[in-house]
Amino acid sequence: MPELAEVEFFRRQWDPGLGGRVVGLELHSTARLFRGCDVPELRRALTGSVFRESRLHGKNLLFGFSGDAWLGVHLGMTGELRVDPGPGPGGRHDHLVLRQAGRSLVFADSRMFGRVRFDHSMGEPPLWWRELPPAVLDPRFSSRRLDGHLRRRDRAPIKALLLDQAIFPGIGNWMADEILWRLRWHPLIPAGLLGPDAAHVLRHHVRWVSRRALTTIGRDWSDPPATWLYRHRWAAGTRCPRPHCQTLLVRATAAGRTTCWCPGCQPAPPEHHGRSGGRTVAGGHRRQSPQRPR
DNA sequence: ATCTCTGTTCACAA
DNA sequence: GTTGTGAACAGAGA
Repeated sequence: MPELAEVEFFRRQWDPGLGGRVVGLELHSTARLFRGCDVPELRRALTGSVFRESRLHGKNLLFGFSGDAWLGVHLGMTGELRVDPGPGPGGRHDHLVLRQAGRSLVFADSRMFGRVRFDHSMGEPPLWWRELPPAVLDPRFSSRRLDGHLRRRDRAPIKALLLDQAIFPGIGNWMADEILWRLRWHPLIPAGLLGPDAAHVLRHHVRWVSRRALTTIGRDWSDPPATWLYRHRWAAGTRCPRPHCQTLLVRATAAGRTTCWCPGCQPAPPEHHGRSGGRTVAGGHRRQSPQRPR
């Protein structure tokens, strides 16, 4: 599930544990979630420590504990954080459980595309956290910087750029589609064809959608208004929510992900005529069923 | 049974 | 060397 706002929602789920001591923990150390993580060290450092703080950056979470211990969490595709009263029953996919007096802080992830990290780092977050690119709501997320990325990646479809966490930390599949729909940009337009004003308006919509998603989904998992593409993108046969448009929404694979857009508001990019002659416009694309040799 | 999925990473092609 | 694409990862739900 989680993109920026959903990850923020999950961050807050552990808030009841702030200031509390970790009296024990349970984990499935062999799970894929812990790849590259020093599990014995994590266990030693967190047992008996006090949960001090939590931070959000894009889709990354960082939890700080006494003793300069830092727990990094990425929720992948299906990760969730929750609090159980008492020791809790424990679900099949609970891979990390921090026990406190009267509650359990749980990280569950069925598909295990998520990730746990552990670091010791005195006084400040670990290096990998400090080296993350500017968050989309950070002032350093500037049009100028964005313009550089658009130029460098001028052949890539704009949707692929929006999914790049090194440029747009926290933007995921539905947020990318929401932003493109508001900009009236087709998802497959090459970044280099967007025009001189592109970085400026792109920055504006990225920040607007991020901010509003954080105050709805991020606060209490409530839906954004019905004026958002978000409310219409999942079901088949739904129409563009823009007033006076009502065009049937299209779904197809773009940049490797299921993409939803309005063919009325988001006109297809000019046909590419390279030597391949292949169609680059996905207007009526159909998924090819791959022929597998047996 | 078959297909889908709000993410990331790796191998490989251009 | 750089950039773009698609498969793989693993499980649940329709």
